[in-house]
Amino acid sequence: MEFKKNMFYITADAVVFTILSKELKILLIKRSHEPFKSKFALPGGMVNIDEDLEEAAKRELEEETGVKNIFLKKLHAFGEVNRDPRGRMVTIPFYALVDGEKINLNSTSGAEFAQWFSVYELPELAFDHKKIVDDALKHLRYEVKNTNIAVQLMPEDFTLSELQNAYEIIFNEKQDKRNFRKKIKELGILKAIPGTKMDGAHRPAKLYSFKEKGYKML
Amino acid sequence: MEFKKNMFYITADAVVFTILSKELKILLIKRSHEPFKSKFALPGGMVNIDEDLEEAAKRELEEETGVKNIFLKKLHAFGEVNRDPRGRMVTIPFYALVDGEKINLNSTSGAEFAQWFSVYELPELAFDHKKIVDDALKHLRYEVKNTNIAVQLMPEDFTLSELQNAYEIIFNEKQDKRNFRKKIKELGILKAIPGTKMDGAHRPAKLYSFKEKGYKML
DNA sequence: CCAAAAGTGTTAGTGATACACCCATGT
DNA sequence: ACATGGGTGTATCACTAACACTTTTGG
Repeated sequence: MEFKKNMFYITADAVVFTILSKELKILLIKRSHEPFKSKFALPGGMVNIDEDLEEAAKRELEEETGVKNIFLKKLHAFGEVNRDPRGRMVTIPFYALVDGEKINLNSTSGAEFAQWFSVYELPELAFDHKKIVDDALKHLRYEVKNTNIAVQLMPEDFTLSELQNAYEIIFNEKQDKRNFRKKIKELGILKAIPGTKMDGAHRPAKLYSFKEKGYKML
Repeated sequence: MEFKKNMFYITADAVVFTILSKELKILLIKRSHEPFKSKFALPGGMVNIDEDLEEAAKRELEEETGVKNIFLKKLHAFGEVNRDPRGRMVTIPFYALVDGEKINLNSTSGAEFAQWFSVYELPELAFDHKKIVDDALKHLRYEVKNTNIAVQLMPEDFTLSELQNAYEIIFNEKQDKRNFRKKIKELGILKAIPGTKMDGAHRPAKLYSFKEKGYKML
C-alpha cells in the first residue's frame, strides 16, 4: 500500500483481552513489514471509506481471530502527527473481551501470526500501541467494576470461584472470598444453574450463569 | 471547500462548558452554510494534515472565542459513514471548561456567530452533535467528581458558596451546605485567601483558591 | 483420615446523609 | 431591628473491610 502525504488514514485497532492460564492477556501480532518490522502490534487495519468504525474493527478482528460477534467498546482516538512514519494515521482503538477458550488463533489469515501476551509482561510495541493498551486496561477495569461486561470473559456456566479468579486477575489483587460472594449476590446479576463442577479431590462447586447477557450498568 | 468521495476528513469539535447566570452552558455556533444551514452546531473544524488533534481543537476555539490556553479533554470519536452528507467525516470531539467571565464572544471571526445555551434547553443541533454533547456532559460530571477540573470553571478567588453553586449547577441538584464544606475541606485542595467578598447586605464570605492548578485525580 | 477447595455471618470501621442555629453585615 | 446569606457540629445510616471455621469430595 502506498500512502499520500496530504491525506488522512483511519485505522481501527483492537485491544483484545482474555483470561488464559490464570493471566490477563491481550492479543498481539508480529509485524512482517516495515515500519516496526518484527515488532509486536495490536491487531487492526485500515477503515474502508464506506464502513463504520466499529464495523471495521469487527471485520479486522474476525480476520485475525476467526471469532464473530465480538463485544467492542470505543476508546479515545490517537492521532499525533508523527505516530506513523508512512503518513497521517489516526487510529480509533477499541477494546474487546473474549472467552479465550473460544478463540482459535490458527485461523489467522495472512503471513503475520497472532499470539497472547500477559498484560504485565508485554514485549516492546510498535507505534504508540503501548499507550493504547494502557488506556484500554484503565477502561476495562472501570467497566468491570461498573457494568456487567464480565459476561464477555466468562463461559456460559461457571463457579463463583472462577468468577472471583477472573476479578483477581483483572485487578491484579486478591479479593476476600466472603465479601466477594456477598457483593455479587447483592447485585443480583447471577442465577444458579442445576449442576455442579468437580475439579479435583474436594467439594464440588455450584454452577452459576449471568441472568442477562446484554451490556448493562450496575 | 470541496470534498472528495474517497477521502477521510478529520474534524475537531469542542463542547465548551461554562457557568453563566447560574446555568451550565455550552457554546454553539449558528451555521451559515449548508448542510444544516441556520441550525446550531458545535464550534470546530477541519484538522490540518500537519497538526495534532488537540492543537486543531485549540486553534479552532481560539478563533471562535478569542481565548487561549483552554483546558481540553478528548472524547470518543464519532465516525458513522453518513454523519455528514458532504463526505466521510470523522470527528474527534473535545470538551473544554472555561470561566465564562473571561470569554468575549464578540471576537468571533467570520460570519457565523457564537452563543451560549443552557445544556438543559438546547436548540436542535446539526449532524450528530447532540450525541457528542451528551457524551461530553457525562464525562464532565465524572471528572468534576473525581478530579480537580473545577479549577477551570472558577475564577482565581471564590467563596465556598460560589463553588457549591457551581457543583449544584453541573449536577443539577441541591447539595447540603455543611456536608459540601466538610467534603471539600477534607480533600484539601483549597487554600484560604486573606480577603473577603461582599455581595449584598449580609456577612462577608471568606475567599478561597485552589492550591494546585494542574489536572489531578483526587 | 487427610488434603483441598467450597461454602457461610458477624463485627468494626469508614464514609455519606440528614439536620438547625448563630454570625456579620447593610439598610 | 430585620433581612440576608455565611458559617459551624453531631447523630444516624449504609457500605466496606477484616476475619475462621465447617462441609463435601477423592484418594
